Amino acid sequence: MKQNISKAVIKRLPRYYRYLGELLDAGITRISSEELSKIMKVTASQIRQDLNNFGGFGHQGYGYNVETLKDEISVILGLKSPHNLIIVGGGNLGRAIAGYPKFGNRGFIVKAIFDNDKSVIGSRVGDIETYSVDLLENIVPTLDIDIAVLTMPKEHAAETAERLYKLGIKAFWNFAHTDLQLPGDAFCENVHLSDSLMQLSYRLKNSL
Amino acid sequence: MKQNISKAVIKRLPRYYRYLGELLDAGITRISSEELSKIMKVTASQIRQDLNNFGGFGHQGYGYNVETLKDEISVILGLKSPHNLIIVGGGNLGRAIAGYPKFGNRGFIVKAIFDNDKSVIGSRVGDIETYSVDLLENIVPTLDIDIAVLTMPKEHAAETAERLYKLGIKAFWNFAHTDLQLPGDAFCENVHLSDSLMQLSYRLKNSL
DNA sequence: TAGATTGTTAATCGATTAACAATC
DNA sequence: TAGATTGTTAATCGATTAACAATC
Repeated sequence: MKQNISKAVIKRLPRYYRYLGELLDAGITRISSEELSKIMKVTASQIRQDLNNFGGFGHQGYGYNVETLKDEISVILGLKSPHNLIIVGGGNLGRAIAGYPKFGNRGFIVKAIFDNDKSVIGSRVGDIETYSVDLLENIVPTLDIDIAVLTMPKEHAAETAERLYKLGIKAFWNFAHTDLQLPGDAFCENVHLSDSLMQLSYRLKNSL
Repeated sequence: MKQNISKAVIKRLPRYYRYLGELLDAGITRISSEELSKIMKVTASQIRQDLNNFGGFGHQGYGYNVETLKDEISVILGLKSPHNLIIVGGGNLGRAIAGYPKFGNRGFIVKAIFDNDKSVIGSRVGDIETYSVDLLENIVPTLDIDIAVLTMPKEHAAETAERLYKLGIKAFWNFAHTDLQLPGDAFCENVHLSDSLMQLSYRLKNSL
């Protein structure tokens, strides 16, 4: 397996995973890069190039076994073992994520929600409890947390990320509208919803 | 203004807009591409190239006026006039978006929520009402809607998008976990949350 | 004016696509 | 075997960075 897989390739992997799941559900057991390229509207060349960053999963003259390929991609994406998450920011968005059943199915387990608002502390989403953010240092070390979901207002994001980093959390899923500066061994996936909405606005304006 | 602005450039515009807003709040009135590049961790060259797709907003020997530049970008992004949205899918995510005050401040006005679940029909988020999705054809034409936010389960996304397209909606903000096939004059910005989470999982796995 | 900094052209880098020998 | 399709190298395309003349 090559080093330095480009970010563009990683970004496409979940999409392959999704389409392969749909093919599998539809009872399709094998597929060529050519057929898949038509369904996914990318080039067959790109599919083969992307996959061969990780190994030769195909068979000449046959194509790819759908189930095997999906499984290989799930290994690559680290979906084989579960991940424990906490959500910091118990507002609407945080609670929406906490209550999203699909994540649980894929092995992303929300262990706790934290907030600083007394009106939500103590409430639950399903069986996930909401704690005071003051208790981060007490509770997080007991939960074996991999990933912190940041859904608090941007003003608190940097400080909270730093506290969580000190508790050993290296992976941040950041919904706060700010770019975090993290130490070199930590990393962050940003979901800036308003950036996405503005891109849509741009396209709307320029489509007339 | 050039034609065919690349998608990579458009994607960066909201980030420029955000940083310029922060600079303005901090009382900074002018900035050079060099200074901005240090703050944003991109190259000065890229900033100048990006902006010059839309016009010469800078002044030699001076740099850029922060307020003017922010304003120009808001024009480019189409943020000067308000946009009316509907949300189809009144679950946690849809209600989180409906209740997010920042969008309203930027001129994105949620006019109505639609759902097919009787237990949420009739409820409100702030003063936004939730209607039966059966009433789309009756209500949407009365609201001058620009953008439809799709937060329903993926099974209903394609059919709903088609109904909305027939009602004249061309812009879709899609949170459903599927890729929509839309007519050529319609377009869609996807927010696939689980794709983003899987990328984080990949990085976690490969960071050890 | 002299210094600073843009706008823009040219050079480089990286990602995508095409082509085809290898091989199932 | 013959046909199909991969894995991989080479060619192309597009995006980023560097350089510098123009000019405020």
